[in-house]
Amino acid sequence: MEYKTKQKEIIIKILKDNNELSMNAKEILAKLGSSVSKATLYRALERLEEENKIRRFYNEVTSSYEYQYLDANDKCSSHLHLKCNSCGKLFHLHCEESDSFLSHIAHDHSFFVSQNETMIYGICKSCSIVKRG
Amino acid sequence: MEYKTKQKEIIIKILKDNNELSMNAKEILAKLGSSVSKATLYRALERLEEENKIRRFYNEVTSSYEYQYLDANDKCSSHLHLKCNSCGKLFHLHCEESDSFLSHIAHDHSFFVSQNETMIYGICKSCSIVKRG
DNA sequence: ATAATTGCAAACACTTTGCACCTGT
DNA sequence: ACAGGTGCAAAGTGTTTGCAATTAT
Repeated sequence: MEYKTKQKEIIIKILKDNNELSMNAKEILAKLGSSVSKATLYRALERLEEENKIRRFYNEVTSSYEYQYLDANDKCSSHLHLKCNSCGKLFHLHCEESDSFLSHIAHDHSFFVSQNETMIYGICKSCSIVKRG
Repeated sequence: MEYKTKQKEIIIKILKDNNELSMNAKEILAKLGSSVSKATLYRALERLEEENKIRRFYNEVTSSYEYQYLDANDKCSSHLHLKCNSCGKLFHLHCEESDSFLSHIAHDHSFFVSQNETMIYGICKSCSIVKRG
């Protein structure tokens, strides 16, 4: 049976409050201050991933795993996500075009995409504006 | 100026010969036998990536970087790739649907996908058949 | 001759783990 | 009481680096 502890509550709150972001352990730790240790954080994240409350993926830009809060209501497991390489923001892609693209890959290329394991990298609108000046 | 050494030649040959695969350093090292050291391999891979002869991406399944030979004729930088989570095979996606999906993301979501940094994970045809029995 | 490359071992960064102590039920 | 959780420090993993020796030009 799982115990409810204040460490776990703080961790899930931070992830929830920042669900438009995805953060690596260091960043989460910074937000945690000294209330939770590194070991506990990693163990909690592992657990949360097993419970499908968060998703872990490796970000090559930061050379670390990042953790994304999965909103159950938003059905994050069944759509693709866009991750901005510049600001780190995460965008949820629910649209017909995405669905039809994936069925095209399934039908015509016989490849079955795992949306949960795929992350589309690039540059978001505001970052592209900043870059242009 | 860059010197031509037998170590580099062996490394690029192995990558070329296995271009339908992507391998991590350990796997490449295994194929190299004792002819090239780990340090030299990593340095060569870094260099080859700068020269756009190979592409590096992190594979979460093996928790390591994998290296993909980029066929210059195939213009790998300008199309998406599909990576099978089961057999590790890599598929090149050149099709209209991919292009129109990416322009949809650019126009309607104002997000500019970096094809070079994105990998689409899933299960390929033959692996899905095996799985079903 | 000399600039580039190599191999070794040590250093690194991030993540995971063993263990004694603490906390929730 | 005791199963589960925590924090520390140590270990683990893949990757990178400093340096002296070696090789290509």
